[in-house]
Amino acid sequence: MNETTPTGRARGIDRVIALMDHLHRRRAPTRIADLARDSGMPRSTVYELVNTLVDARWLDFRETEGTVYFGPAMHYFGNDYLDSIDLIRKARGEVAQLAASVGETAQLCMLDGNKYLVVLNEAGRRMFRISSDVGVKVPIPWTASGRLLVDHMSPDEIRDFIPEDDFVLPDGRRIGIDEFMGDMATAHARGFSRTTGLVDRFTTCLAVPVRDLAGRCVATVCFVVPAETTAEEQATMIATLQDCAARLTFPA
Amino acid sequence: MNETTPTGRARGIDRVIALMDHLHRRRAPTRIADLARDSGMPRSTVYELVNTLVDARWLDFRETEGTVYFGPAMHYFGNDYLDSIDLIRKARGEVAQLAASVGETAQLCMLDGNKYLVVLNEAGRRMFRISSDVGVKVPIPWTASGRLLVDHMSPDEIRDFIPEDDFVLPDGRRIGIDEFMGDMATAHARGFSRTTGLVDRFTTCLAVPVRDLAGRCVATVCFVVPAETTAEEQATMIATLQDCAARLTFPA
DNA sequence: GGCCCATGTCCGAAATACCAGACTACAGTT
DNA sequence: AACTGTAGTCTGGTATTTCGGACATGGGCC
Repeated sequence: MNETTPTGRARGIDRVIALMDHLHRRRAPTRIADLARDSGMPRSTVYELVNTLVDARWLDFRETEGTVYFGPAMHYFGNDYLDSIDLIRKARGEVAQLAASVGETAQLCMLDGNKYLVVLNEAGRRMFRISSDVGVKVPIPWTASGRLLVDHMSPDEIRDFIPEDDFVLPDGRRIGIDEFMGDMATAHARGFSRTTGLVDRFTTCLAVPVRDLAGRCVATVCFVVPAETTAEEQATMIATLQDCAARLTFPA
Repeated sequence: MNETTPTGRARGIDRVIALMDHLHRRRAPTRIADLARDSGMPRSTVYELVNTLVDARWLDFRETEGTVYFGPAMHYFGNDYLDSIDLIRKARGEVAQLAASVGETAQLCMLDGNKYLVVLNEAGRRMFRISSDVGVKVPIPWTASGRLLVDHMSPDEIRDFIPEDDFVLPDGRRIGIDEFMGDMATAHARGFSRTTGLVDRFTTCLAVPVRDLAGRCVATVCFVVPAETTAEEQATMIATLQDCAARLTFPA
C-alpha cells in the first residue's frame, strides 16, 4: 500500500519469478536453504515452491547433492520461444553451421534495450573455447556487433541512447564517442565490423549485419576468434558471415 | 480438502504452471481470452498473470495480434538447463556438427519415463525437412533409438516397462514383442540401430548408442533420413554417428 | 550417549491474493 | 444511434496462502 502497487499484478507469482531469477543469476545448482537465505524468502515458503516446481519439472532436484536447478520444462519452453521468432528460428541452423564449418565460436546478437545481447551461441572446436552464455548482455561499445546494431542512429541519438558509463571497458580504458562513431561509419561502409582487444586483450570479433527490408540492422552474426588470427583467415570468415547474413536478410 | 491435498505444495503457483503448460501444448501465440476459456481460469486472473509474466519477460505480448507466447526469459532458463547437464552440454556442438556436415537432421535422444524423448534436434539442409520438435515424446517401439535405449532389459522387464499400446504404430500396424526384441539384439550386437517406415512410411532412422562407463545406453545420437538413402550413404552416416558417440561416451 | 548442525515437514494465526462481476473503451454492424 | 462483441481494467469481501517458528530426522563428532 505504501509503495507503488500497480493494479492488475499477480503478486503471488513474484516469489516464483524471484526464485527462478535467483537460480539464473547463480548459474549453478543451489541448495534450498541457500536459496531461501540469499533471496530473503522464508525457508518454508521456498520449500513449498520448490516442491511444486519440481513436480512440474520446472526444476530438477539432485538427490545426491541436495540441490535444485532448472529442469527440462524450461528447455521445452525456451525452445518454443526460439521457434516462435522467425529470424531466430532460421538463424539457429545457420549459426550452428558457421561454428561447425569454421570451427570458431559463432553468435547471433541483437539489441535488448540499450545493451548488446547474445541470443544464440555455438562454441567452436578450440581446446580453450572463447564463448559466452546465451542471454549475456554487455554495453554496446564493447563489441563489434554493437557498432552495426546502432548504425542507423545520429551522433546525438547515440549519445542519448548509450549510457555514459558503457564507454568504459572492463579494464578501465575509455572509448571516445568520436572513435566509436568512426568505427561505426567504417563498419557501415565496409559491410562488416571488426574489433580487437576490447572485452579482453586476446580476442577479435568479426560481425556482419542482418538487415530488415528497410535496411535497418536488426541482428548480427559474428565470430569470436583469437587476436592472432591472420588477415586471410579473417577475410574468409567475413565472407562466410556475409553469405549467412544474406540468407537471413532475404527470407522466403 | 475433499481431494488429496499434498502438504507442502504451493498451490498458488498451479495457475502459472497451468498457463505455461497450456501455451506449450498449443505451441502458438494465443489470445488472452482464449487462454482463460480453454484453461478454465477466471478471465481477470489470467489477465493479472499475463501482466506479471510479461513484465518478467517470461511471456512476450504481441501488440499487433493481441496474443501472448513464451518470452526470452524462458530461453535463458532453458539454456541454463542444457548447460547444467554435462552430456547434453557436450552433445550440443556435436549434434550441430552432425547436421551441418552431413546435411541431414540429427538428434540426441534419451528416455523420459517409459517414453522416447527428443532432447536436441538440428534440422538438416533439405528443402522439405524431416524434423521433430525438441521435447517431443513418442513410444519407444516407434524408433530406432528406442531399441538401443532399453537394450539392457530382459524380455520380462520390457513387457512391464513399455505400455501394451505403445507397440501400435501411428498407422495401426502392431509390432510384435518378439520382433522388437530381435531388433534390439541385432542393434546391440552391431552397435547401431536402423528402422524404416515406422513413424511414417518415408523415413529411415539411424541411431547409435551413447553409453556410460557401466555400458548402459544413456542416450542415442541419430540421423533421420529419407527411406531411399543408399546403403553406402547410410554406412558413412553410421560411422559418423559412431565417432560422435565415442566422443560423448568417454568424456574428459 | 550427548551435542550440534543441516535438511525437511508441519501448524495455524494473520495477511493477502483470487476472482465474480461491474465497468470503460472501442470497433463493427444494422 | 442503438446494439453487439471483444479487449482490458478495477474493486471488495472472503477463501486461500503465507510464513514464523516448533518439530522431526539423521548424520558427524567428541
